[in-house]
Amino acid sequence: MSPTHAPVGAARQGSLRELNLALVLGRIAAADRPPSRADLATATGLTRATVSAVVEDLLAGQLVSEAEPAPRAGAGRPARGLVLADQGPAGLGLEVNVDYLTVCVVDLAGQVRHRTVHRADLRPVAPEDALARLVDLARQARADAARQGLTLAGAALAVPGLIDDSGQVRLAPNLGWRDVPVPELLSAHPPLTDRVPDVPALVVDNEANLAALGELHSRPPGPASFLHISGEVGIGAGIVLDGALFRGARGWSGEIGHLPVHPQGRPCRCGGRGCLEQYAGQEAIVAAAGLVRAELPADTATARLAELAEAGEPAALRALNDAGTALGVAVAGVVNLLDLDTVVLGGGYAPLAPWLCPPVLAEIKARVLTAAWSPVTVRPSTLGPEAAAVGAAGSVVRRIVARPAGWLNRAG
Amino acid sequence: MSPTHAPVGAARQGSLRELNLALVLGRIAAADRPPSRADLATATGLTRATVSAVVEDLLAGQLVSEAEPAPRAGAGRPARGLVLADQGPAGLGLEVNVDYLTVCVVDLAGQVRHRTVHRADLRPVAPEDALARLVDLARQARADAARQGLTLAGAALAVPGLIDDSGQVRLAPNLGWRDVPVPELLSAHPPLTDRVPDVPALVVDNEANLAALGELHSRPPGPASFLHISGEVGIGAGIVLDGALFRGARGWSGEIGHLPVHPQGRPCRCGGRGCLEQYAGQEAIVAAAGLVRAELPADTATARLAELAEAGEPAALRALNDAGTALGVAVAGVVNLLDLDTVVLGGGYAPLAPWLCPPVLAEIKARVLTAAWSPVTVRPSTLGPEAAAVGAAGSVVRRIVARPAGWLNRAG
DNA sequence: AGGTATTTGTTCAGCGATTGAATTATTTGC
DNA sequence: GCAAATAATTCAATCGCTGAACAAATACCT
Repeated sequence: MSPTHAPVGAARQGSLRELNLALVLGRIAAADRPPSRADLATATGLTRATVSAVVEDLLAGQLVSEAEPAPRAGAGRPARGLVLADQGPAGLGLEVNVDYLTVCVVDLAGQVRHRTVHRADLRPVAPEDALARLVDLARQARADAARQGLTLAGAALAVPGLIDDSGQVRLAPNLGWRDVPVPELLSAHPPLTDRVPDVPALVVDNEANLAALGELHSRPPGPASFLHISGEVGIGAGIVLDGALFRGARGWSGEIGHLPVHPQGRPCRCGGRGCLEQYAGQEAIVAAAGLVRAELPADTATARLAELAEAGEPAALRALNDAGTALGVAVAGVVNLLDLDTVVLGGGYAPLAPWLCPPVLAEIKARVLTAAWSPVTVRPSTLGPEAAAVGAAGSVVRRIVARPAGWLNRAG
Repeated sequence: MSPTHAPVGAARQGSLRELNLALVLGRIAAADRPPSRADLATATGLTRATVSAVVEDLLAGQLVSEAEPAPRAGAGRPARGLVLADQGPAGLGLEVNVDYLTVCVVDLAGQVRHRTVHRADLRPVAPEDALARLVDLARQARADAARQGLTLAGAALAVPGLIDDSGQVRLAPNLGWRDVPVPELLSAHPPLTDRVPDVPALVVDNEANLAALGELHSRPPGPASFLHISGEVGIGAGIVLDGALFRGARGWSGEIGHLPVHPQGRPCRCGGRGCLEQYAGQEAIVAAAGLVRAELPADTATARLAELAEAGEPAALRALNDAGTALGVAVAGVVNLLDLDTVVLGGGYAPLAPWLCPPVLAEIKARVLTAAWSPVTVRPSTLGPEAAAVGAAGSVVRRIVARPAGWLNRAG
């Protein structure tokens, strides 16, 4: 879990510089062309003198570098464009999932500079062994990052389950984990990242949350508020509000899989009845399509479904349509409640989006009061299956961009 | 609608003072005993010198005043306690509802210093006439406030309907309003409040949202995140996350009344089927209890229901239990999605809470995955029926507390 | 009663960061 | 080759916080 925005504290002299460092760096990160110092001055309202001073700090700290000036028409001294540095701090993203481990490194600009996927069925593997393998991959990633001039400033780990404030995995049903003290187990190994003030060494978070963050920071930038749905065996949602992930009182938000869509319907392992998961979960779709899931590795089930649907197989089409309708009922409720205008289908849903989107949209049209005034977009995720790991790594670098003072003031 | 938190901009010299004014004033507002300057210094991390300077500004601006020192054991110069001023700025709260108009004035400390309720059936009244009556009441309120040394710094109007960014009422079904340009109609009258920088002259917002804000700022302070449900003819929810109202992309969040609880159930006027409103709306409960709503003024229907339930009337008890179950299905979904730990039943639900809470809690227990680890509280609102107007006025003064520089820098 | 310890609040020199104007740097257009 | 234009830097002035010394007001002790 991660703290929210700037913790409000005493504003001292140095706070000014901290704020302006973040302001200027944020502008550089958000710009679609390398801005000059003068551009930044007009954009931020600071004077050019201040911007120069701030940029000098950022350059010295390897957070930005000067790029070739964009050719400009007209007279005048040419501007020197500023871009996020491709050396300096980077984020380490980790993911443990049912049938793979992923490690990746993302730089300040959001580029994936290293990626490893290790395919294996992790269910029979003990948590500490799975984490040990992950540490191995991470160590290689760190070495590769160092070769590229990158320093790992922090790490985030995505797990498909419920994580509490301390980073302990309370329950990851599909992985078979229960009460796994991940930070403790990882601290038995030598540290994976350098110590940077204001950047936690390790954040453990829900896979759906981090995938949503990945989507949020993907290029081109999308809306600041949306619902990202990860349809795997369970169905998780990441809720992004005003450019920030909403985690709920204890970090357990997004349990969309247990929204009731048929209140007196099939019993669910959660104890309720008629939960969405029973109608739009991967197992439910596969079963409805007449496939035998046991015969398929988990990661090919959706691919197979997409093939069948592509071929026009009636059972598959019906199964997807029914799942989409159930999903639409739940999503309509969420949209009514939160007034979101964008829904992203991610994880296992992404490749099935062509068949899921229409029934989802139909339910939204029918059930959302305000849809008449402003339409709701439903689209597949642009990131691949490793969205969660990329989002995890991205969350680290976003934190540095949001609060560069910590990195700049680090020892050394 | 209102802007979100502190708009991130250039941090200039004066920003420091603005931040510290807000920091210190916020501490004074949040303290349960009048703090001394020295208390504030240790609490905020500022030096006593700075706190003194900041407090001097606040005193000069009539935002705080010195109270009798709390008797303290031990040696030392006695402290002078600081409290929010009972003179100075105040907020004007307005509400238009189906069968009444309300106007109230709330001071910085959150005390209601003036309140008028004008009972009348507003449905047959044209919007401009209803607003004209409201302006009349507001003018009296302003005069009364002035007599008490209060200056109205801004106003907020609660309307049971959908309001867009510009303050226009797009649709208020129970009032019969559609596309009513409230700010424009009100600007035809002389201004109701003084002009204060950073405080909008008039905010128009949904009644459920403002009632939730009222609950948020009621004493004693409750949790920072909760769901406030206003059960009137329609069912609206105010979502408070981390001490801030969540309004959604266009300010239309909280339409909980149209969450599906029986997806193939009764058709609803929204076009969907099986919406919560059809099972737990006031009309549905009254009908299920065997009462004829037409014979009852709207504001006595719930009172009558409570009487019958109190007397043990089986039809009333059954109706309330069924409504509570439907409400529980919807609330369980919301709690799963947002991971909230508190649900407040407000509006017409408050007096019925003794009969509604048990079935709501039962559904939550059955359906919320995480309820086993940490229980969810369901309780009635502590505010009376005018919660929305009080919340509206409170939102004005909270804004001044959060951003005192605007008030201090006002002309004059 | 008087002195001392203790806590509160204020005063003031010092300092860091921003400002605004002047200055330097570098290019285009005539 | 020179003027105009735009970019970036330099520097005195100013604003607001800090830290320490100081003044104020009370309780406790003898």
